[in-house]
Amino acid sequence: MSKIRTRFAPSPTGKMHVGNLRTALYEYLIAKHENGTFVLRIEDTDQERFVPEALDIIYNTMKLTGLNHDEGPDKDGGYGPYVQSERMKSGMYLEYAKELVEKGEAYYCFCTRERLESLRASSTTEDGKEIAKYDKHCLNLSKEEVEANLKAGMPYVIRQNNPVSGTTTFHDAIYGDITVENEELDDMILIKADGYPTYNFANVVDDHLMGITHVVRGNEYLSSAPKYNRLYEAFGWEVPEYVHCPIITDENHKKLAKRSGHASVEDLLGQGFLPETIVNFVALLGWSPSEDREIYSLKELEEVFDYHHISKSPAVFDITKAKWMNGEYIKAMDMERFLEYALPVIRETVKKEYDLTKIAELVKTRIEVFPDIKEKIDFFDELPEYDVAMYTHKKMKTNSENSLEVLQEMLPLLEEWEDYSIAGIESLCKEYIAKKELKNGRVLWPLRTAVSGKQMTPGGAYEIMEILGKEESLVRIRKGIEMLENA
RNA sequence: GGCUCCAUGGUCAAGCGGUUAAGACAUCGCCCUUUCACGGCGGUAACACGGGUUCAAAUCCCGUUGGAGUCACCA
Repeated sequence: MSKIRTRFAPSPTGKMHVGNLRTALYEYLIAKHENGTFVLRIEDTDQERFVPEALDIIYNTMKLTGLNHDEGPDKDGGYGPYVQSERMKSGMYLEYAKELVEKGEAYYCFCTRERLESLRASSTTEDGKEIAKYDKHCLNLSKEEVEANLKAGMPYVIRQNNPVSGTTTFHDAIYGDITVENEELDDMILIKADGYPTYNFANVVDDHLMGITHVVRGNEYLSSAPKYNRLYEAFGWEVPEYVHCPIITDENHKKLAKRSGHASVEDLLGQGFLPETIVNFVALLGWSPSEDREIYSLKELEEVFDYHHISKSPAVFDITKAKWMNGEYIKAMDMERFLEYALPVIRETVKKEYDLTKIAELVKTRIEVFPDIKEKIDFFDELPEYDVAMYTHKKMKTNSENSLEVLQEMLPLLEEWEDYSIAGIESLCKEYIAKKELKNGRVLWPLRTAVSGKQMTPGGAYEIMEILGKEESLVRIRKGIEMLENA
Protein backbone atom coordinates (compact mmCIF):
# COMPACT_ATOMS: atom_id res chain seq x y z
CA MET A 1 0.00 0.00 0.00
CA SER A 2 1.17 3.45 -0.82
CA LYS A 3 2.13 5.84 1.91
CA ILE A 4 -0.65 7.86 3.44
CA ARG A 5 -0.82 11.53 2.60
CA THR A 6 -3.39 13.76 4.24
CA ARG A 7 -3.87 17.45 4.04
CA PHE A 8 -5.32 20.24 6.05
CA ALA A 9 -6.68 22.86 3.69
CA PRO A 10 -8.05 25.82 5.58
CA SER A 11 -9.10 29.01 3.94
CA PRO A 12 -7.73 32.09 5.64
CA THR A 13 -10.94 33.90 6.42
CA GLY A 14 -10.79 34.38 10.17
CA LYS A 15 -10.54 32.45 13.39
CA MET A 16 -9.84 28.75 13.63
CA HIS A 17 -13.12 26.95 14.16
CA VAL A 18 -12.95 23.97 16.49
CA GLY A 19 -14.52 21.87 13.76
CA ASN A 20 -11.63 22.83 11.55
CA LEU A 21 -9.17 22.01 14.26
CA ARG A 22 -10.66 18.59 14.71
CA THR A 23 -10.50 17.95 11.00
CA ALA A 24 -6.87 19.01 11.05
CA LEU A 25 -6.24 16.81 14.05
CA TYR A 26 -7.78 13.74 12.45
CA GLU A 27 -5.86 14.37 9.26
CA TYR A 28 -2.71 14.68 11.27
CA LEU A 29 -3.43 11.55 13.27
CA ILE A 30 -4.39 9.44 10.29
CA ALA A 31 -1.10 10.34 8.66
CA LYS A 32 1.06 10.03 11.75
CA HIS A 33 -0.46 6.77 12.85
CA GLU A 34 0.86 5.23 9.66
CA ASN A 35 4.01 7.27 9.40
CA GLY A 36 2.46 9.19 6.58
CA THR A 37 2.76 12.78 5.46
CA PHE A 38 0.65 15.64 6.72
CA VAL A 39 0.39 18.54 4.31
CA LEU A 40 -0.76 22.09 4.91
CA ARG A 41 -2.34 23.80 1.95
CA ILE A 42 -3.82 27.27 1.98
CA GLU A 43 -7.05 27.61 0.05
CA ASP A 44 -7.30 31.30 -0.62
CA THR A 45 -9.41 31.28 -3.73
CA ASP A 46 -11.99 33.54 -2.17
CA GLN A 47 -10.50 36.96 -2.59
CA GLU A 48 -13.45 38.67 -0.97
CA ARG A 49 -13.32 36.86 2.33
CA PHE A 50 -9.56 36.63 2.50
CA VAL A 51 -8.05 38.21 5.58
CA PRO A 52 -4.25 38.24 5.85
CA GLU A 53 -4.14 37.91 9.65
CA ALA A 54 -5.92 34.61 9.32
CA LEU A 55 -2.72 33.12 7.95
CA ASP A 56 -0.96 33.90 11.23
CA ILE A 57 -3.85 32.40 13.13
CA ILE A 58 -3.53 29.20 11.15
CA TYR A 59 0.21 28.91 11.66
CA ASN A 60 0.03 29.84 15.32
CA THR A 61 -2.75 27.45 16.10
CA MET A 62 -1.01 24.59 14.36
CA LYS A 63 2.16 25.32 16.22
CA LEU A 64 0.48 25.74 19.57
CA THR A 65 -1.46 22.51 19.28
CA GLY A 66 1.53 20.62 17.94
CA LEU A 67 -0.03 19.70 14.64
CA ASN A 68 3.18 20.17 12.74
CA HIS A 69 2.94 19.70 9.03
CA ASP A 70 5.52 17.87 6.96
CA GLU A 71 4.85 19.92 3.87
CA GLY A 72 3.39 23.35 3.39
CA PRO A 73 4.04 26.85 2.13
CA ASP A 74 6.99 27.10 4.48
CA LYS A 75 8.17 23.52 3.92
CA ASP A 76 8.45 22.43 0.36
CA GLY A 77 8.05 18.74 -0.20
CA GLY A 78 8.09 18.79 -3.96
CA TYR A 79 4.36 19.26 -4.44
CA GLY A 80 4.30 23.04 -4.24
CA PRO A 81 3.27 25.68 -4.34
CA TYR A 82 1.04 25.07 -1.35
CA VAL A 83 -1.00 28.21 -1.66
CA GLN A 84 -3.76 28.09 -4.20
CA SER A 85 -3.47 31.70 -5.31
CA GLU A 86 0.13 30.94 -6.23
CA ARG A 87 -0.75 27.74 -7.98
CA MET A 88 -3.27 29.72 -9.93
CA LYS A 89 -0.63 31.90 -11.53
CA SER A 90 0.38 29.13 -13.87
CA GLY A 91 -3.19 29.02 -15.17
CA MET A 92 -3.32 25.34 -14.38
CA TYR A 93 -6.82 25.28 -12.94
CA LEU A 94 -8.14 26.81 -16.11
CA GLU A 95 -6.20 24.27 -18.14
CA TYR A 96 -7.72 21.43 -16.21
CA ALA A 97 -11.16 22.93 -16.60
CA LYS A 98 -10.64 23.22 -20.33
CA GLU A 99 -9.65 19.60 -20.42
CA LEU A 100 -13.04 18.77 -19.01
CA VAL A 101 -14.74 21.05 -21.50
CA GLU A 102 -13.10 19.14 -24.31
CA LYS A 103 -14.23 15.88 -22.80
CA GLY A 104 -17.76 17.21 -22.62
CA GLU A 105 -17.64 16.99 -18.84
CA ALA A 106 -17.83 20.76 -18.44
CA TYR A 107 -18.99 23.78 -20.40
CA TYR A 108 -18.75 27.53 -20.61
CA CYS A 109 -21.61 29.45 -19.10
CA PHE A 110 -22.34 33.08 -19.85
CA CYS A 111 -25.46 33.45 -17.77
CA THR A 112 -25.75 36.69 -15.85
CA ARG A 113 -26.30 36.71 -12.12
CA GLU A 114 -29.68 38.24 -12.77
CA ARG A 115 -30.73 35.30 -14.85
CA LEU A 116 -29.52 32.88 -12.20
CA GLU A 117 -31.42 34.70 -9.53
CA SER A 118 -34.66 34.69 -11.42
CA LEU A 119 -34.11 31.04 -12.19
CA ARG A 120 -33.82 30.34 -8.50
CA ALA A 121 -36.83 32.47 -7.68
CA SER A 122 -39.04 30.72 -10.20
CA SER A 123 -37.99 27.27 -9.10
CA THR A 124 -39.08 27.89 -5.53
CA THR A 125 -42.55 29.02 -6.54
CA GLU A 126 -43.18 25.61 -8.05
CA ASP A 127 -44.98 22.86 -6.23
CA GLY A 128 -41.87 21.90 -4.34
CA LYS A 129 -41.00 19.16 -6.77
CA GLU A 130 -38.64 21.45 -8.60
CA ILE A 131 -35.00 21.21 -7.78
CA ALA A 132 -33.12 24.45 -7.33
CA LYS A 133 -30.29 23.95 -9.74
CA TYR A 134 -28.87 25.39 -12.89
CA ASP A 135 -30.91 24.60 -15.99
CA LYS A 136 -27.98 23.84 -18.29
CA HIS A 137 -29.01 26.78 -20.41
CA CYS A 138 -25.52 27.41 -21.78
CA LEU A 139 -24.87 23.78 -22.50
CA ASN A 140 -26.94 24.28 -25.62
CA LEU A 141 -24.65 26.94 -27.00
CA SER A 142 -22.94 25.93 -30.19
CA LYS A 143 -19.19 25.88 -30.42
CA GLU A 144 -19.37 28.95 -32.63
CA GLU A 145 -21.50 30.88 -30.17
CA VAL A 146 -19.10 30.08 -27.37
CA GLU A 147 -16.15 31.18 -29.47
CA ALA A 148 -17.88 34.39 -30.38
CA ASN A 149 -18.80 35.16 -26.80
CA LEU A 150 -15.30 34.47 -25.62
CA LYS A 151 -13.87 36.64 -28.37
CA ALA A 152 -16.23 39.44 -27.43
CA GLY A 153 -14.81 39.29 -23.93
CA MET A 154 -18.06 38.25 -22.34
CA PRO A 155 -17.63 37.22 -18.71
CA TYR A 156 -17.97 33.51 -18.24
CA VAL A 157 -17.71 30.69 -15.79
CA ILE A 158 -17.03 27.04 -16.43
CA ARG A 159 -19.49 24.56 -15.06
CA GLN A 160 -19.36 20.88 -14.47
CA ASN A 161 -21.64 18.93 -16.80
CA ASN A 162 -23.43 16.35 -14.74
CA PRO A 163 -25.65 13.66 -16.23
CA VAL A 164 -29.39 14.04 -15.83
CA SER A 165 -30.19 10.40 -15.32
CA GLY A 166 -28.74 7.41 -13.55
CA THR A 167 -27.09 7.45 -10.15
CA THR A 168 -23.73 8.16 -8.61
CA THR A 169 -22.33 6.16 -5.75
CA PHE A 170 -19.34 7.05 -3.66
CA HIS A 171 -17.74 5.37 -0.72
CA ASP A 172 -17.01 6.91 2.63
CA ALA A 173 -14.91 5.25 5.31
CA ILE A 174 -17.39 6.17 8.01
CA TYR A 175 -20.74 6.20 6.25
CA GLY A 176 -20.22 3.44 3.74
CA ASP A 177 -21.68 3.64 0.24
CA ILE A 178 -23.92 6.56 -0.51
CA THR A 179 -25.94 6.74 -3.70
CA VAL A 180 -27.72 9.73 -5.14
CA GLU A 181 -29.75 10.39 -8.26
CA ASN A 182 -27.72 12.25 -10.86
CA GLU A 183 -30.79 14.34 -11.44
CA GLU A 184 -30.05 15.90 -8.06
CA LEU A 185 -26.58 17.03 -9.01
CA ASP A 186 -26.20 20.68 -9.81
CA ASP A 187 -23.76 21.76 -12.48
CA MET A 188 -21.47 23.43 -10.02
CA ILE A 189 -19.10 26.17 -11.08
CA LEU A 190 -15.49 25.13 -11.52
CA ILE A 191 -13.95 28.40 -12.63
CA LYS A 192 -15.38 31.68 -11.43
CA ALA A 193 -15.78 34.81 -13.53
CA ASP A 194 -12.71 36.26 -11.84
CA GLY A 195 -10.68 33.38 -13.18
CA TYR A 196 -10.20 31.76 -9.80
CA PRO A 197 -11.23 28.17 -9.34
CA THR A 198 -13.95 27.45 -6.83
CA TYR A 199 -13.03 25.57 -3.70
CA ASN A 200 -14.83 22.56 -5.09
CA PHE A 201 -12.66 22.40 -8.13
CA ALA A 202 -9.31 23.50 -6.77
CA ASN A 203 -9.71 21.04 -3.96
CA VAL A 204 -10.08 18.08 -6.26
CA VAL A 205 -7.32 19.14 -8.61
CA ASP A 206 -4.87 19.85 -5.82
CA ASP A 207 -5.66 16.76 -3.84
CA HIS A 208 -4.90 14.73 -6.90
CA LEU A 209 -1.75 16.62 -7.81
CA MET A 210 -0.48 16.42 -4.27
CA GLY A 211 -1.10 12.73 -4.06
CA ILE A 212 -3.54 12.99 -1.17
CA THR A 213 -4.75 9.53 -0.23
CA HIS A 214 -7.26 10.35 2.53
CA VAL A 215 -9.62 13.28 2.30
CA VAL A 216 -10.95 14.16 5.73
CA ARG A 217 -13.63 16.76 6.14
CA GLY A 218 -16.73 17.66 8.04
CA ASN A 219 -19.91 15.95 7.14
CA GLU A 220 -21.43 19.15 5.87
CA TYR A 221 -19.60 18.18 2.67
CA LEU A 222 -21.34 14.87 2.44
CA SER A 223 -24.00 16.16 0.10
CA SER A 224 -21.52 17.60 -2.34
CA ALA A 225 -19.27 14.57 -2.30
CA PRO A 226 -20.98 12.91 -5.29
CA LYS A 227 -20.07 15.90 -7.40
CA TYR A 228 -16.44 15.66 -6.38
CA ASN A 229 -16.59 12.02 -7.18
CA ARG A 230 -17.81 12.77 -10.68
CA LEU A 231 -14.93 15.18 -11.11
CA TYR A 232 -12.39 12.51 -10.28
CA GLU A 233 -14.09 10.16 -12.67
CA ALA A 234 -14.29 12.76 -15.40
CA PHE A 235 -10.54 13.23 -15.15
CA GLY A 236 -9.97 9.53 -14.85
CA TRP A 237 -8.20 10.02 -11.52
CA GLU A 238 -8.15 7.66 -8.61
CA VAL A 239 -10.71 8.59 -5.99
CA PRO A 240 -9.19 9.10 -2.53
CA GLU A 241 -10.51 7.58 0.67
CA TYR A 242 -13.21 9.87 1.96
CA VAL A 243 -13.50 10.30 5.69
CA HIS A 244 -16.45 12.46 6.62
CA CYS A 245 -16.54 13.36 10.30
CA PRO A 246 -19.71 14.00 12.23
CA ILE A 247 -20.50 17.59 12.97
CA ILE A 248 -19.68 19.28 16.26
CA THR A 249 -22.70 21.06 17.65
CA ASP A 250 -23.60 23.48 20.40
CA GLU A 251 -25.86 22.55 23.32
CA ASN A 252 -28.86 23.10 21.08
CA HIS A 253 -27.57 20.49 18.68
CA LYS A 254 -26.94 23.06 16.01
CA LYS A 255 -23.72 23.37 14.10
CA LEU A 256 -21.25 25.15 16.37
CA ALA A 257 -21.37 28.83 15.46
CA LYS A 258 -19.48 31.90 16.57
CA ARG A 259 -22.25 33.03 18.88
CA SER A 260 -21.87 29.98 21.09
CA GLY A 261 -18.81 31.63 22.60
CA HIS A 262 -16.53 28.66 22.25
CA ALA A 263 -16.58 27.95 18.55
CA SER A 264 -12.99 28.87 17.86
CA VAL A 265 -9.68 27.86 19.26
CA GLU A 266 -9.03 31.51 20.05
CA ASP A 267 -12.21 31.67 22.13
CA LEU A 268 -11.17 28.64 24.11
CA LEU A 269 -7.65 29.88 24.65
CA GLY A 270 -9.05 33.19 25.80
CA GLN A 271 -11.22 31.41 28.33
CA GLY A 272 -8.22 29.79 29.91
CA PHE A 273 -8.11 26.43 28.18
CA LEU A 274 -4.79 24.79 27.54
CA PRO A 275 -3.86 23.78 24.00
CA GLU A 276 -3.44 20.16 25.03
CA THR A 277 -6.91 20.14 26.54
CA ILE A 278 -8.37 21.44 23.33
CA VAL A 279 -6.63 18.79 21.30
CA ASN A 280 -7.52 16.02 23.70
CA PHE A 281 -11.12 17.06 24.09
CA VAL A 282 -11.76 17.63 20.44
CA ALA A 283 -10.19 14.28 19.56
CA LEU A 284 -12.82 12.60 21.70
CA LEU A 285 -15.68 14.38 20.01
CA GLY A 286 -16.83 11.82 17.51
CA TRP A 287 -14.16 9.29 18.23
CA SER A 288 -13.29 7.07 21.13
CA PRO A 289 -10.31 4.89 21.87
CA SER A 290 -10.62 1.16 22.41
CA GLU A 291 -9.34 1.33 25.94
CA ASP A 292 -11.28 2.94 28.75
CA ARG A 293 -9.40 6.15 29.11
CA GLU A 294 -9.85 9.83 28.34
CA ILE A 295 -6.63 11.71 28.88
CA TYR A 296 -4.31 11.49 25.92
CA SER A 297 -1.40 13.56 24.78
CA LEU A 298 -1.03 14.21 21.08
CA LYS A 299 1.77 11.65 20.93
CA GLU A 300 -0.41 9.05 22.58
CA LEU A 301 -3.22 9.83 20.19
CA GLU A 302 -0.89 9.20 17.30
CA GLU A 303 -0.36 5.73 18.68
CA VAL A 304 -3.95 4.73 19.29
CA PHE A 305 -5.93 6.67 16.72
CA ASP A 306 -7.92 4.55 14.33
CA TYR A 307 -10.24 6.50 12.07
CA HIS A 308 -12.49 3.53 11.50
CA HIS A 309 -13.81 4.10 15.01
CA ILE A 310 -15.12 7.56 14.18
CA SER A 311 -18.80 7.73 14.97
CA LYS A 312 -21.57 8.81 12.65
CA SER A 313 -23.74 10.96 14.84
CA PRO A 314 -23.10 14.56 15.72
CA ALA A 315 -21.45 15.45 19.01
CA VAL A 316 -22.35 18.25 21.37
CA PHE A 317 -19.42 20.34 22.49
CA ASP A 318 -19.92 20.06 26.24
CA ILE A 319 -18.03 22.96 27.73
CA THR A 320 -18.55 21.54 31.23
CA LYS A 321 -16.70 18.40 30.42
CA ALA A 322 -14.05 20.39 28.60
CA LYS A 323 -13.49 22.36 31.78
CA TRP A 324 -13.18 19.20 33.80
CA MET A 325 -10.55 17.97 31.41
CA ASN A 326 -8.70 21.25 31.59
CA GLY A 327 -8.71 20.92 35.38
CA GLU A 328 -7.13 17.51 35.02
CA TYR A 329 -4.39 18.98 32.88
CA ILE A 330 -3.83 21.81 35.31
CA LYS A 331 -3.50 19.43 38.23
CA ALA A 332 -1.00 17.37 36.30
CA MET A 333 1.06 20.39 35.25
CA ASP A 334 4.44 20.97 36.74
CA MET A 335 4.65 24.05 38.92
CA GLU A 336 6.91 25.99 36.66
CA ARG A 337 4.57 25.86 33.73
CA PHE A 338 1.55 26.36 35.93
CA LEU A 339 3.04 29.60 37.19
CA GLU A 340 3.48 30.87 33.66
CA TYR A 341 -0.25 30.69 33.22
CA ALA A 342 -1.39 31.46 36.75
CA LEU A 343 0.84 34.34 37.76
CA PRO A 344 -0.48 36.84 35.24
CA VAL A 345 -4.03 36.18 36.43
CA ILE A 346 -3.00 36.45 40.06
CA ARG A 347 -1.21 39.74 39.44
CA GLU A 348 -4.42 41.20 38.11
CA THR A 349 -6.16 40.52 41.39
CA VAL A 350 -3.46 40.74 44.02
CA LYS A 351 -1.57 44.02 43.93
CA LYS A 352 -0.03 43.83 47.37
CA GLU A 353 3.38 42.40 48.12
CA TYR A 354 2.38 38.85 48.87
CA ASP A 355 4.13 35.71 47.79
CA LEU A 356 2.22 35.08 44.60
CA THR A 357 3.80 31.70 44.08
CA LYS A 358 2.33 30.47 47.35
CA ILE A 359 -1.04 31.79 46.30
CA ALA A 360 -0.66 29.95 43.02
CA GLU A 361 0.12 26.72 44.78
CA LEU A 362 -3.01 27.08 46.85
CA VAL A 363 -5.16 27.40 43.82
CA LYS A 364 -3.73 24.73 41.57
CA THR A 365 -6.06 21.88 42.43
CA ARG A 366 -9.06 24.12 42.72
CA ILE A 367 -9.54 25.56 39.27
CA GLU A 368 -10.67 24.31 35.92
CA VAL A 369 -9.73 27.28 33.78
CA PHE A 370 -7.34 30.05 34.73
CA PRO A 371 -9.83 32.88 35.11
CA ASP A 372 -11.36 30.83 37.96
CA ILE A 373 -8.43 31.99 40.04
CA LYS A 374 -9.65 35.56 40.33
CA GLU A 375 -12.65 35.14 42.57
CA LYS A 376 -10.87 32.63 44.76
CA ILE A 377 -8.09 34.95 45.82
CA ASP A 378 -9.69 38.38 45.85
CA PHE A 379 -9.68 38.46 49.66
CA PHE A 380 -5.90 38.69 49.88
CA ASP A 381 -5.73 42.28 48.77
CA GLU A 382 -8.62 43.44 50.85
CA LEU A 383 -10.67 41.82 53.56
CA PRO A 384 -14.20 41.76 52.20
CA GLU A 385 -17.19 42.99 54.14
CA TYR A 386 -18.70 39.98 55.82
CA ASP A 387 -21.45 39.10 58.21
CA VAL A 388 -20.74 37.91 61.75
CA ALA A 389 -23.19 35.10 61.05
CA MET A 390 -20.33 33.52 59.14
CA TYR A 391 -18.75 32.61 62.46
CA THR A 392 -21.59 30.30 63.19
CA HIS A 393 -20.98 26.89 61.71
CA LYS A 394 -23.04 23.95 62.81
CA LYS A 395 -20.62 21.22 61.93
CA MET A 396 -17.68 23.05 63.46
CA LYS A 397 -19.81 23.71 66.52
CA THR A 398 -18.94 27.36 66.39
CA ASN A 399 -21.07 30.41 67.13
CA SER A 400 -20.35 34.08 67.74
CA GLU A 401 -19.70 33.64 71.44
CA ASN A 402 -17.20 30.81 71.34
CA SER A 403 -15.61 32.28 68.22
CA LEU A 404 -15.06 35.53 70.04
CA GLU A 405 -13.54 33.66 72.93
CA VAL A 406 -11.16 31.75 70.67
CA LEU A 407 -10.07 34.86 68.81
CA GLN A 408 -9.58 36.81 72.01
CA GLU A 409 -7.44 34.06 73.49
CA MET A 410 -5.49 33.45 70.29
CA LEU A 411 -4.75 37.12 69.67
CA PRO A 412 -2.08 37.60 72.37
CA LEU A 413 -0.50 34.29 71.45
CA LEU A 414 -0.30 35.33 67.83
CA GLU A 415 1.00 38.72 68.77
CA GLU A 416 3.93 37.18 70.57
CA TRP A 417 4.50 34.53 67.91
CA GLU A 418 7.10 35.24 65.27
CA ASP A 419 7.13 32.15 63.10
CA TYR A 420 4.39 32.74 60.59
CA SER A 421 5.20 29.79 58.42
CA ILE A 422 2.51 27.18 57.95
CA ALA A 423 4.28 24.82 60.29
CA GLY A 424 4.87 27.55 62.82
CA ILE A 425 1.28 28.70 62.98
CA GLU A 426 0.10 25.14 63.01
CA SER A 427 2.20 24.26 66.02
CA LEU A 428 0.94 27.31 67.88
CA CYS A 429 -2.70 26.52 67.09
CA LYS A 430 -2.33 22.84 67.83
CA GLU A 431 -0.85 23.62 71.17
CA TYR A 432 -3.77 25.86 72.05
CA ILE A 433 -6.26 23.29 70.76
CA ALA A 434 -4.68 20.56 72.81
CA LYS A 435 -4.59 22.64 75.95
CA LYS A 436 -8.25 23.58 75.60
CA GLU A 437 -9.19 20.07 74.45
CA LEU A 438 -11.13 21.35 71.50
CA LYS A 439 -11.87 20.00 68.04
CA ASN A 440 -9.71 21.57 65.34
CA GLY A 441 -12.67 23.19 63.73
CA ARG A 442 -13.65 25.06 66.83
CA VAL A 443 -10.62 27.30 66.56
CA LEU A 444 -9.58 27.01 62.97
CA TRP A 445 -12.97 27.97 61.58
CA PRO A 446 -13.10 31.33 63.39
CA LEU A 447 -9.50 32.05 62.52
CA ARG A 448 -9.97 31.30 58.86
CA THR A 449 -13.11 33.36 58.78
CA ALA A 450 -11.51 36.35 60.45
CA VAL A 451 -8.51 36.25 58.22
CA SER A 452 -10.36 35.78 54.93
CA GLY A 453 -13.87 37.10 55.45
CA LYS A 454 -15.06 34.37 53.13
CA GLN A 455 -17.20 31.31 53.47
CA MET A 456 -14.75 29.28 51.46
CA THR A 457 -11.16 29.81 50.57
CA PRO A 458 -8.36 27.97 48.89
CA GLY A 459 -6.25 26.66 51.72
CA GLY A 460 -7.03 26.98 55.39
CA ALA A 461 -6.13 29.33 58.23
CA TYR A 462 -2.44 28.32 58.30
CA GLU A 463 -1.87 28.81 54.59
CA ILE A 464 -3.69 32.10 54.46
CA MET A 465 -1.94 33.52 57.51
CA GLU A 466 1.43 32.52 56.18
CA ILE A 467 0.77 34.49 53.02
CA LEU A 468 -0.76 37.50 54.77
CA GLY A 469 2.05 37.60 57.29
CA LYS A 470 1.89 38.54 60.92
CA GLU A 471 0.89 42.15 60.67
CA GLU A 472 -2.04 41.79 58.31
CA SER A 473 -3.23 38.62 60.02
CA LEU A 474 -3.43 40.41 63.34
CA VAL A 475 -5.24 43.38 61.82
CA ARG A 476 -7.87 41.05 60.45
CA ILE A 477 -8.26 39.08 63.64
CA ARG A 478 -8.69 42.26 65.65
CA LYS A 479 -11.30 43.35 63.16
CA GLY A 480 -13.09 40.05 63.71
CA ILE A 481 -13.00 40.48 67.46
CA GLU A 482 -14.38 43.97 67.15
CA MET A 483 -17.23 42.77 64.95
CA LEU A 484 -18.08 39.96 67.31
CA GLU A 485 -18.03 42.24 70.31
CA ASN A 486 -20.42 44.64 68.65
CA ALA A 487 -22.76 41.92 67.49
C1' G B 1 -39.67 21.92 0.81
C1' G B 2 -36.06 18.38 -2.15
C1' C B 3 -31.87 15.45 -1.19
C1' U B 4 -28.49 13.12 2.29
C1' C B 5 -27.11 11.60 6.99
C1' C B 6 -28.08 10.36 12.06
C1' A B 7 -30.88 8.04 16.53
C1' U B 8 -27.93 3.99 23.76
C1' G B 9 -28.83 8.21 30.37
C1' G B 10 -28.88 15.66 30.52
C1' U B 11 -23.72 15.37 27.62
C1' C B 12 -19.46 12.40 25.43
C1' A B 13 -19.77 7.35 24.64
C1' A B 14 -18.68 1.39 24.83
C1' G B 15 -21.53 -2.28 22.50
C1' C B 16 -21.21 -5.16 16.13
C1' G B 17 -27.28 -11.51 17.50
C1' G B 18 -27.10 -14.28 23.67
C1' U B 19 -23.98 -8.57 28.66
C1' U B 20 -26.68 -7.81 35.54
C1' A B 21 -26.43 -2.51 28.78
C1' A B 22 -19.31 -0.51 30.31
C1' G B 23 -16.78 4.03 31.41
C1' A B 24 -16.31 9.51 31.69
C1' C B 25 -18.62 14.58 32.56
C1' A B 26 -22.69 16.58 35.13
C1' U B 27 -26.00 15.51 39.28
C1' C B 28 -27.10 13.39 44.31
C1' G B 29 -25.31 11.02 48.90
C1' C B 30 -21.35 9.24 52.13
C1' C B 31 -16.09 9.18 53.75
C1' C B 32 -11.56 12.12 54.35
C1' U B 33 -11.01 17.11 56.18
C1' U B 34 -10.29 23.69 59.80
C1' U B 35 -13.84 25.82 54.81
C1' C B 36 -13.48 24.96 49.53
C1' A B 37 -11.06 21.76 46.58
C1' C B 38 -8.23 17.20 45.80
C1' G B 39 -8.84 12.02 46.72
C1' G B 40 -11.95 7.61 47.89
C1' C B 41 -16.77 5.05 47.94
C1' G B 42 -21.77 4.64 46.41
C1' G B 43 -26.71 6.22 44.15
C1' U B 44 -30.23 8.27 40.32
C1' A B 45 -30.34 8.04 35.09
C1' A B 46 -30.45 5.23 28.47
C1' C B 47 -31.28 1.32 23.94
C1' A B 48 -37.26 7.05 20.30
C1' C B 49 -41.75 4.21 18.55
C1' G B 50 -44.13 0.27 15.52
C1' G B 51 -43.63 -3.88 12.57
C1' G B 52 -40.77 -7.86 10.84
C1' U B 53 -36.20 -11.68 10.47
C1' U B 54 -34.37 -15.13 14.36
C1' C B 55 -34.62 -20.13 19.30
C1' A B 56 -32.65 -15.18 20.69
C1' A B 57 -32.32 -8.20 18.74
C1' A B 58 -29.72 -2.10 21.58
C1' U B 59 -27.31 -4.89 17.73
C1' C B 60 -30.08 -7.10 11.04
C1' C B 61 -34.43 -5.27 7.59
C1' C B 62 -38.75 -1.99 6.71
C1' G B 63 -41.79 1.97 8.26
C1' U B 64 -43.00 6.09 11.66
C1' U B 65 -41.33 9.95 14.53
C1' G B 66 -37.57 13.13 15.92
C1' G B 67 -32.95 15.65 14.99
C1' A B 68 -29.05 17.46 11.89
C1' G B 69 -26.56 18.82 7.38
C1' U B 70 -27.00 20.73 2.54
C1' C B 71 -29.28 23.09 -1.55
C1' A B 72 -23.76 30.30 -3.64
C1' C B 73 -19.39 32.81 -9.06
C1' C B 74 -18.28 30.65 0.32
C1' A B 75 -15.36 27.28 1.77
